[in-house]
Amino acid sequence: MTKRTERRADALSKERIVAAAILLLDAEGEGGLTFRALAARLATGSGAIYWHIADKGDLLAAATDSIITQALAGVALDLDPRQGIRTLALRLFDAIDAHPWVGAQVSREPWQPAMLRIFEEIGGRLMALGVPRRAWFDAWSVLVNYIFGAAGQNAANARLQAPDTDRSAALAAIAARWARLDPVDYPFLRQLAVPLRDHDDRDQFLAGLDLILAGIGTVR
Amino acid sequence: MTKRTERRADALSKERIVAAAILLLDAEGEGGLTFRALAARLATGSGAIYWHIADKGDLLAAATDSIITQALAGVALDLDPRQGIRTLALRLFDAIDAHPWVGAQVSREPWQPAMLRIFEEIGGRLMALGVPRRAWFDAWSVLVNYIFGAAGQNAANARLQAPDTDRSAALAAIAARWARLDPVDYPFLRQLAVPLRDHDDRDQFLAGLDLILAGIGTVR
DNA sequence: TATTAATTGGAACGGCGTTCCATGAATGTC
DNA sequence: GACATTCATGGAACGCCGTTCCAATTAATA
Repeated sequence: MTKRTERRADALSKERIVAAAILLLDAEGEGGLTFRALAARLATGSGAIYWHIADKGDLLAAATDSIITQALAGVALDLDPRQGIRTLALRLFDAIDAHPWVGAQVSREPWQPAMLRIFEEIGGRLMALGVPRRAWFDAWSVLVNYIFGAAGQNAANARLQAPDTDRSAALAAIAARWARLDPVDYPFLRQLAVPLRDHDDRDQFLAGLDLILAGIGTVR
Repeated sequence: MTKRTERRADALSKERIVAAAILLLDAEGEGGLTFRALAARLATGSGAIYWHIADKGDLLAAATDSIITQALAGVALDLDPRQGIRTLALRLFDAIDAHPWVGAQVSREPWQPAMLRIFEEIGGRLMALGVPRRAWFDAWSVLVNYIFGAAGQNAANARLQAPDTDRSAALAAIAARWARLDPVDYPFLRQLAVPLRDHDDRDQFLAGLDLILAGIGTVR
């Protein structure tokens, strides 16, 4: 079973198909990935693609795995465990922000190898933090849920907007609506209008993570 | 502009269409909602449905809003603000668990009226808890992200499994795999196998929420 | 060289969301 | 009461999707 020589100059392979799929997903969004568009981009037919991948779910899983793996590749994670968790979380957040379609996919494949590595990296740092053993599962689970949940919702928000519209303008519009809410029915949300308008998604994600880490720190 | 009399004994209306859509979604999952199936169930044609709703997105949004609104209807929320947040969060978790397709939808309509009410209810309790004003936005955002993120991922996990398979058996299988991981590469996850197998999703969701509330409590 | 197995690419299938339109029932006008 | 108009219906048709099928082509093997 020796290595096969190429059949075309640019032979098809799962890797090349996945790479083309990622380009398509990034350029056109989730709806842009079709087998016809993919076949056109690869200058082949849809049947040839099916020789290398099982179905569209397989393709999306491979594309997601590729992004997640890249996002974590070659990271020299911080020595301080708390900072290490922040770095890891931020890498995932940025990766999902850059490829919003990943946000919808990650939750569909929680037991992939790349996910296992992330789970372990987080857990290892919890141990290093001195979290008591009985709290390991709770602490791990709240972190994982927050990181992927918040990153996923951030991506969903990004996907809502037309690709060319201005994010800060859209945010300002929502903030303006909140500022005009009935003060009797919505005393709190009115107060939130200004910070909503001015916030940065990354900083906000980290602020939430820090609150969770503070909560984990209270367990003794 | 008087109330129109019915044209059929069981006149179509957005409400009836949405109710039928929810039945279909619950029975068959997200893929089960098609205009043909819906038209058959309502004994009409697809064109008639489009007279009442704009498109499939509109239908899913209305169905989601209906579930969320029901989940919160007539709740006498606790007097204790911390317990109030837990009750609210658990209601949302249970609603999304009972209708997993909602999990994928909520993040697509974060500015709907039902969502605004939830946001305000959470915020009001943060104020009652005595959280300092400068921490309001951070505390609110971490709670909202966690509640919807974790509930959504729980629902995604539920959607992964064939409708008839046993949840605890699937969980035990994953736990068994974790227990067999290389102790050098995965020292933490190996330890998590047992709690993963034995955990209850609702309890775990609440444990995470409590850690976050503890973290919010550290802000003075 | 002859045979076999690995790949390719495009045609075809059934199902989807959506649009179009002919039909009919209720309402408003005289 | 007759007629025009608006509201509502339901089914046919369109274009696109994921997927399957298969004849044709190329590399590997005997």
